[in-house]
Amino acid sequence: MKPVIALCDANAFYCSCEQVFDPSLLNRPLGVLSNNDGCIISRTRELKALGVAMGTPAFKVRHLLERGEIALRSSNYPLYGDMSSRFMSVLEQFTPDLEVYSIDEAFLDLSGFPDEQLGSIGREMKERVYLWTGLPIGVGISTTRTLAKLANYAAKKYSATEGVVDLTSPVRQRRLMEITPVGEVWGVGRRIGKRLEAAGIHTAAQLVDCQRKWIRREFSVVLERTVCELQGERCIAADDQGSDNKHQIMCSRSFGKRIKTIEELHSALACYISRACEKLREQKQLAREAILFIRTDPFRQSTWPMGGSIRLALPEPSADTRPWLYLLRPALEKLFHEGCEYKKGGFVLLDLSHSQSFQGDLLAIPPHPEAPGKESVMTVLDAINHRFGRNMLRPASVGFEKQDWHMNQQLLSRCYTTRWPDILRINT
DNA sequence: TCTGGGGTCCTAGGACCC
DNA sequence: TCTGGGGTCCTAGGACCC
Repeated sequence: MKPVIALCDANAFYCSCEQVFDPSLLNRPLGVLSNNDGCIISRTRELKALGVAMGTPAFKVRHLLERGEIALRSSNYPLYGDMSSRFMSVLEQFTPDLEVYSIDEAFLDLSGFPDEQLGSIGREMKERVYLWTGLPIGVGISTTRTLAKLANYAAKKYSATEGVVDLTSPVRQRRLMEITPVGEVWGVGRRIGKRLEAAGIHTAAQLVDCQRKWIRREFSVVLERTVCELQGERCIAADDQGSDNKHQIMCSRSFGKRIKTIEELHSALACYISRACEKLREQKQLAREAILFIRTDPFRQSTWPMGGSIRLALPEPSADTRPWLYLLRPALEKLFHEGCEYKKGGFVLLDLSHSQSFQGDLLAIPPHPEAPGKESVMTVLDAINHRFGRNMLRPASVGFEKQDWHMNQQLLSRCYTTRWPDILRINT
């Protein structure tokens, strides 16, 4: 049976979510900002048309905002996360074999459907998602993930496709590759793109014609796999079922203002440690090592960028927040330099293992409190926070809610779907 | 004044072992 | 005095993705 894969993704996902609940934003140049209202990470077609690039710092478009020519929103992840799960549950009606690849896209296995139906299935997906969630999406269908990505690119780029492209036919694949710049291929980033251009490879068609051995020698096995995929051979497999556990868990943020004291740093990083460990427990994993880092503002010319990281380790794997908090203060005392203004910090958990395969210290007396079968303080803390809201209960070192190292979010929309007071009222 | 956050995979090179 | 080949594990750094 010929394998068939569809890639469905939402157009300008964060912007579309904002537009669903605020129709005054429809057909307008709209951008959604990164954390801390730093730069633009999602743009509507109208904003792109004004020449505003992805990643443009917010201050560079402030004049357009003030003149009312564009609209901006802070990123509202509770809203986007909820809209994402609605989107995915509509897609699940078409096949149970669905891999959520990111917040706004999913790969679907459509193997077994007759070729002539693929286009109409794609159109039905698009219509149903729009009808049920209000999100506009694009659908690309082909035989490998890289080709499905390419089909999806065409669905977005060429309006005549009406957002759905069936790229299972080799003839159509070839025609599209001939007019697609090599940098648009999934897996070819900026660096590799430049090197390919320098070697005279400008289109996807020229890339697919390359000798695999040559690609491997001159570039890497990673790019070789991309070429195989373009040639119709599946090399990038679906993630194994149940192995969606991460290999590292990170929590890092830019601070709302520059931090000069070790006390403020301590409070901010305690918050990140707390969040990272929560994520760890959600995944039912344990960690034995971690990295803590702080950094000054790399964009300030007047001071040399400063910072540092330190590796921390526990005697045995744990999902408890507290041991890391004990290590925080001494670690910060090593990293912190008086007189530096810190702009960002973070905490990364490494060396993760599954909590079911926990191996305690044979000689430890008494037994480890996190050993299987023990109800820990952390379980209770998570349960209370789950019921009453994040950070309702938190380590004292995190401090109180309103501290000015927290993110700037001046243009935040409401949590229309996840907070009772924010739900829209319709007056008739 | 103002420039995101969270991941993955691969490779090269060093240390060490037999 | 001369000197090999094969392997593992770890880490840092580079590249990519959304």
